[in-house]
Amino acid sequence: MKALIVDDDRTLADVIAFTFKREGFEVILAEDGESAYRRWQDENPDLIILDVNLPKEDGFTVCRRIREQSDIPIILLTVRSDEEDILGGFHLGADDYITKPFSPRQLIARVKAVMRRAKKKNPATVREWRNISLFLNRHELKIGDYPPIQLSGLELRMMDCLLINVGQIVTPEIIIDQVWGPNGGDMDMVRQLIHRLRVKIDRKFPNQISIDNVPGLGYELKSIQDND
Amino acid sequence: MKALIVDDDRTLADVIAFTFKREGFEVILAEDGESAYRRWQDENPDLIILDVNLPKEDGFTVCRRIREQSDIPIILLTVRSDEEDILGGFHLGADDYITKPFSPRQLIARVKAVMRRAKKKNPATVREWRNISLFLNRHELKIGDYPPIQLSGLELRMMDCLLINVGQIVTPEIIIDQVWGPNGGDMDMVRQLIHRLRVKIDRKFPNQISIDNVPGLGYELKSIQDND
DNA sequence: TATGAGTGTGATAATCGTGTGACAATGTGA
DNA sequence: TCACATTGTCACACGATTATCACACTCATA
Repeated sequence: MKALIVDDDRTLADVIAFTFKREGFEVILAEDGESAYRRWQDENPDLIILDVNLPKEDGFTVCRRIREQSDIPIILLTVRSDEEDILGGFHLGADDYITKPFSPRQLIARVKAVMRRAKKKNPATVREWRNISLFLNRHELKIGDYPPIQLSGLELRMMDCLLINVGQIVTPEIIIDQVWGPNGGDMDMVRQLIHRLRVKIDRKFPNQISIDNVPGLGYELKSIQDND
Repeated sequence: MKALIVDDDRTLADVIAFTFKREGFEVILAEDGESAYRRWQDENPDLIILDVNLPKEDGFTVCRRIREQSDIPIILLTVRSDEEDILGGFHLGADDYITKPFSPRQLIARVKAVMRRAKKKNPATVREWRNISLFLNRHELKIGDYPPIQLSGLELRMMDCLLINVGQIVTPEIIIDQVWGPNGGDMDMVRQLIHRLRVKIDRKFPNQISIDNVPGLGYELKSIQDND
């Protein structure tokens, strides 16, 4: 793991570098906006700690320029807690900010949180089809402009399974495999789960979507407007 | 303007005192931790220059004790090698640090910067979201126009954690990591801490914010006005 | 009409996650 | 030392989730 630390206060930069090294990071340093940009291109780090007040080119500009080309996690350091600055920073794509002064614990905690979030960004966290959105990370199903409803773990996976295979008939075998795993689950449970889903969804979203049964084959998710 | 200078190196203290007097400060001197604390209480200075290595009670302890009762700007003097010390100092609430050796010009520059910041009502250590303000240095939580309430160390970090990740669900793992550190903490403690926070907050601020549980996932901080 | 496989639905039990209170251990200041 | 706040540990209740069972219904077919 490589971290690029950008701060013109040499002592503070050293301190941060020390903390990062202790956590097992490889550290690259830069002291102004321009060199920060160059170092980023050359070294391809996994994380950037970026002071806002920098010579030559300020942190916001650097943040924006880098963000235009990469999803790398960026944490801003700022002395001002003016909400505008912080919000501005977020708007420019920063993943988090820390106001000086801060403790090593804080810094590391933020870094970990940001890295964790970044890692989880890759696998899709929301599955969409027509006006249906399934938020996998918060177990929520949202249809149109209706309020989202909470799904349990199994319900979520069932819904996901139906959405992935939308437009085709999903056999009980596939459902069991995707919801319960290789050697768990049962036709009875599938029926129950389907039933609970139907109740939950129809109660909240009357006449929006339906889970149809095809006798002898399996189930299929449909949008009510469907005429096919 | 009164400055309290705490250093057991008499020569250095005199040099600093001279520099401050030239800038129009009234100067008070102390040579060890205990007398520093007493002088602070008696004289009520506007700024403290505090050496870390002191007889009787070290600078960190003095810093923490004073910080518990006041927002007065504190600048720490450390030797360059103690990188841990610097961050530790920040953690204890110091506003800035200077590494020895330093020039009078440096010192004055830092002092001015710190005073400027202090005038902006101590902006460095407040986390805000909507009508919620968390004062990290005094362990206070303030919501809307209600009076602030005191939080313990763990409560503060938990609240901080929830605020940092506001809008997302925070898993117990993240909470444990941020509140207790890498290898401490327990699901039971998380539940307890959440419970204590809820009791404390709901008793003082009925119907303002809530800490919601999402079964199987974690917790999420919400403002009551939320309708999402 | 009777039969039986496939399916929908409700009731119920087992399990798990969570909230809450009580209390012990620990730290801190008087 | 004591009193007090903070923190850790445990036990238990309660509700949500999940598994299991019973039974009714549909519909093709004999």
